[in-house]
Amino acid sequence: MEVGDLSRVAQDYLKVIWSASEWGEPPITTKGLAERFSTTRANVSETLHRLDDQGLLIYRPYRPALLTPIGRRLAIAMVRRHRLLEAYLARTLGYAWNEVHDEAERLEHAVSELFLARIDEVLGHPAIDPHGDPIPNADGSWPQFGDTAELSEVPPGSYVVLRVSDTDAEQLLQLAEVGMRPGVTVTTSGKDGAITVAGKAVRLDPEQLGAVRVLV
Amino acid sequence: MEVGDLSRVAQDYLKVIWSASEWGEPPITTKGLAERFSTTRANVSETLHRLDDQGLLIYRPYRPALLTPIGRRLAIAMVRRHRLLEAYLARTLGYAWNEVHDEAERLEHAVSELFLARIDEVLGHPAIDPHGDPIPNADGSWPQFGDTAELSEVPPGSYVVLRVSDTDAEQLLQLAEVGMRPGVTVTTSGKDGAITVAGKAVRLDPEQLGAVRVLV
DNA sequence: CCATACAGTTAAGTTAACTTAACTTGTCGC
DNA sequence: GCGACAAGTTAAGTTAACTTAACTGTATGG
Repeated sequence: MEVGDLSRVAQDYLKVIWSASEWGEPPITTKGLAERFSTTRANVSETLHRLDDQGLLIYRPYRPALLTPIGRRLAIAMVRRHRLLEAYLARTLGYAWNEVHDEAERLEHAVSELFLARIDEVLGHPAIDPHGDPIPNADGSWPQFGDTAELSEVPPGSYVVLRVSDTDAEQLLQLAEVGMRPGVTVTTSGKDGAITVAGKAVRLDPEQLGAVRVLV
Repeated sequence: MEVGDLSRVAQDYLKVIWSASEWGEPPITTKGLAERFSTTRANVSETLHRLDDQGLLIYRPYRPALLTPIGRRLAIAMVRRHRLLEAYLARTLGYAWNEVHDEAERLEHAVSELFLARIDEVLGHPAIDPHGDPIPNADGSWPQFGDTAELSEVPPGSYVVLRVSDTDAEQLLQLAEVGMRPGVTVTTSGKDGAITVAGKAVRLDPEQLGAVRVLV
């Protein structure tokens, strides 16, 4: 089974369910999926039943959905598509850091494996996307990095930003405006969200701090 | 109304119905659409009713479908998408002449207007795609060329190839193999499909000759 | 001018995906 | 330990898109 055999909706669900737990968070809820896809909880519930029937995940009412090995493999293939496309859009078509996500969400359902192979080659097999998220290899394996932690839970000190979450476009734009992007150095004071980003003093709320992962 | 508001199926129908008459051929039939989309005549019939209801075309049973002004505008927007994408794939991603069509058919439903604007700029606002088909401008107007005719209906002599039809992938590959592509010079003898392409003698059947348009 | 072949249509049924409405479950504060 | 409320589910209905089966129009050759 390949991602091309899945419906657009199935592709979206697998990617989002997998991504929700990428950094150790608890499994995404029915409500969370409904918000993510701007639909009703009822619709999510029914769709999860269908995906269970298709063997992509295990879903028992009132339990969180759990990806099967097949579901996980396909989810990671979707994540690879998304992140490779983000990298391509930023590098070759001049997309701004906060514009790549939406376009990648459109293209990830459409491009062929040939297209992916070509852009992977043009980019020189990149290991991370513009937000710092690792790009899985074609065989599902992962590039290796040091350990990371959320900026919200790290002791005061200086850190190198590795990753900025791209799930909330609004938030991403705010973070981009204060210069927060992979590679910059930030210093946390521990006091109330006051930090310096590339030398400039800024203040971030806890949610914004949680969207930034740094090397520890 | 924009192309993004249409279903994928509606986008396909408008593009194909419009394209069928691009070079003066009669309107495409129900059967023709069914073959083009690998579906049943029944399905085509029902879909045409739906598109009529949506005001995209006029459809009366046993009459050919006729695009409304709105339908035509959207059809041309889809043609622009398709051909711009073909040009982009060939020029920047090393797609072979006969590979671009299939990938463009996937992408044309997915890319945003921003994406189109960017690739149009990268390509320097091209007037033709890799098969020699004209690319409509964003406002629906057309680049100007000299008159063309099918190679099958032209008197013996030498001509410059302007366009090679891409609707049949198999045929396109055959024509590519004998060196038939936009820009080359061909000489017809009038005898039985015997012609020279860029100096080399080859023989083409009438259907193949009909797929090639030359400057007259 | 009419029988017939085939193009075209209608009808009925299916599936994925969605909605709204009504119901159930689970958990948290007291 | 229980009541209330949020989360979750089920049910019923809708729509686009598809299929198969059966029927209808139409154009053409004899």
